[in-house]
Amino acid sequence: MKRSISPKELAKAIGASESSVKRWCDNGSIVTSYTPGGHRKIEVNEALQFLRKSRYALEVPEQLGLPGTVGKKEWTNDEAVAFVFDALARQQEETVIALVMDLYLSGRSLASIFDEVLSVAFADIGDEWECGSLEIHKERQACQICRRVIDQLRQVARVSNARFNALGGTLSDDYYELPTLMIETVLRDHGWNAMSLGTNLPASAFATAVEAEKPDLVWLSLSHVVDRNRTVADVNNLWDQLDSNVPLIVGGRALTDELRRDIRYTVFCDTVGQLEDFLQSYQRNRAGAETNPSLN
Amino acid sequence: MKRSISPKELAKAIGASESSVKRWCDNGSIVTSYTPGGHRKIEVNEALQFLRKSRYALEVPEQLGLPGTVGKKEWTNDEAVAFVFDALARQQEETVIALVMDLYLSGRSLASIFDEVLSVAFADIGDEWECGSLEIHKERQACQICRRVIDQLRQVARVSNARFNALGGTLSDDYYELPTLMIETVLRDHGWNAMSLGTNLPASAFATAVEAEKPDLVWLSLSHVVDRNRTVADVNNLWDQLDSNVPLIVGGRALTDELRRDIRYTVFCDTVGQLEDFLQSYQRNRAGAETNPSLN
DNA sequence: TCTGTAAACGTGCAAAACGTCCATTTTTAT
DNA sequence: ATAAAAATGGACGTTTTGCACGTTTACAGA
Repeated sequence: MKRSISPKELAKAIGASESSVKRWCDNGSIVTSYTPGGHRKIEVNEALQFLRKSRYALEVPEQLGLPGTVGKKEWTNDEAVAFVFDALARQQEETVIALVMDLYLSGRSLASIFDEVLSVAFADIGDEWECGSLEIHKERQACQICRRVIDQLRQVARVSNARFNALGGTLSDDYYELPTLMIETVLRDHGWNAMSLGTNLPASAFATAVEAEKPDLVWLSLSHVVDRNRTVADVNNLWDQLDSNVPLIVGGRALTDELRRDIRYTVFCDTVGQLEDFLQSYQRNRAGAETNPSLN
Repeated sequence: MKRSISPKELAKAIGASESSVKRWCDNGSIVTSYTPGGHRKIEVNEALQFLRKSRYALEVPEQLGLPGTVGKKEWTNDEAVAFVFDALARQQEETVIALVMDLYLSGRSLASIFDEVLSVAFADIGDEWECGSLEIHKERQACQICRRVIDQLRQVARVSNARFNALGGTLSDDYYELPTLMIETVLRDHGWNAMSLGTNLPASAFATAVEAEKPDLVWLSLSHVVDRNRTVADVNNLWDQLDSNVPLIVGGRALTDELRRDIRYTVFCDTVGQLEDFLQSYQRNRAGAETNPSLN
């Protein structure tokens, strides 16, 4: 994927005139950088951000290095889920990426794409496998594809001036990587410098990581719990280790009500949408606290 | 940290042409010093000053102000490994990608990049962890970065008209994903429609996958063997299941000589370079067989 | 010290981007 | 429905940029 483009190229990509693109650059609608000679350079990410806000569609996605089918259709959730399910089942990675980009460029939040489309379609794949109508290797291939789709969004949605650090992952014996990748991506989209430590990470590793990196936020994704007591102990030890102003976010389908009662955490998230809600209120509070320190 | 850079290096860092940078040096936009022979030397400080004035986006920030010299004409393996190791240890993903892309664009094969640079640097990270001088979470983060680097190469190296299918992965209890991803990427680079099934895949899943997809090639990456007897049985069962003209490629650091004696396979690969050699001879033979079917 | 190679130099030129102005279309408000 | 306001797209003379190419400098190994 190209890194930056000229106004003319973006104009061609979205079917607008060069004049308009230049005007949008000048009035701040498109974040632009300049050469010393005054030529505009538009980073592809910024072009996509602009597309999300504007009413324009991506008519020639190839100009930005995206699959040629991006931007051709509007989707309801049900349609999108069915479409992604089908593409996942047939290992059509490009198709999935094109659709997900469609959703992203139409202005949907990453969280809603994850919660309402990608996770649902992937869960449907899992269901089909469990009821025997889909072989396991198809489910695995679908997982690989989802991982790459999330990575693609991670690239596209990155913001530059990350101020706070976050880290997280899954605990021992939990190998489900998609949820933690989604969390990482949403955090980055919200301006955090988030880094997943991956799956199956022993609690001791979390402890040293927190010790060394001093993150401003920690997340734990719990999709599969083998040893209930150990998990409870791990989470609570981590909680004890964290400063009181460092939120510990937990979530995942392994977090039963019963398990929730025994562990300590700052927020529980059933979905990345809830994570997004928390991030918004958290950042509001944090901004307030910073500008009005006396209120503490 | 290097103190000064050449116009070409700055050009690369900001995504402009060398000519333009030289012109900017000459018209005073960039404060420049000169060698006795008249070659321009740009102090990193001055480059940054210039960037502020020009509002030029720094497309490859790592080219300024990091140890080593991205943008130099040619990398020795040792230099590249040291550079990547350092970037991995500091979680500088962009830096790793910049260097790896450099190598790829300079014409090196994916296999040599994997074997001689990325694998070595990552193995060094692992060594540092094992000897206690690097925390485990750093190793995990490095793994995530390597995964994304490989995925990036996978995107760049993809070919359109894949004629043959390949699938592979790791067996149960083996969670090392990087080797199988590298194999997948190299296969795709050689025109195969290769799809990794991921890690920790039960042998039965391989069996059904082979049954359903009828691949033209199968690979197994063995980095970690828990149950030796089961592994031997798994590999041999897979071998028995495959048609005689479907190669079974095995490799990985868990494949001891002693283990190799007990399993059946078409080729053993210590490195992806060997895989590449095999692919070349295989494709030659296959082409010969197809144009001269009577020779079968 | 000599020599070969890779990198940097300068120059010239064609293509691309700039700014500006204005006619036309679309949206908003009365 | 109509007029005012705002946004769009094209035209055009000027400036900037990127590339090609032959020459010169830097550097490393004999």
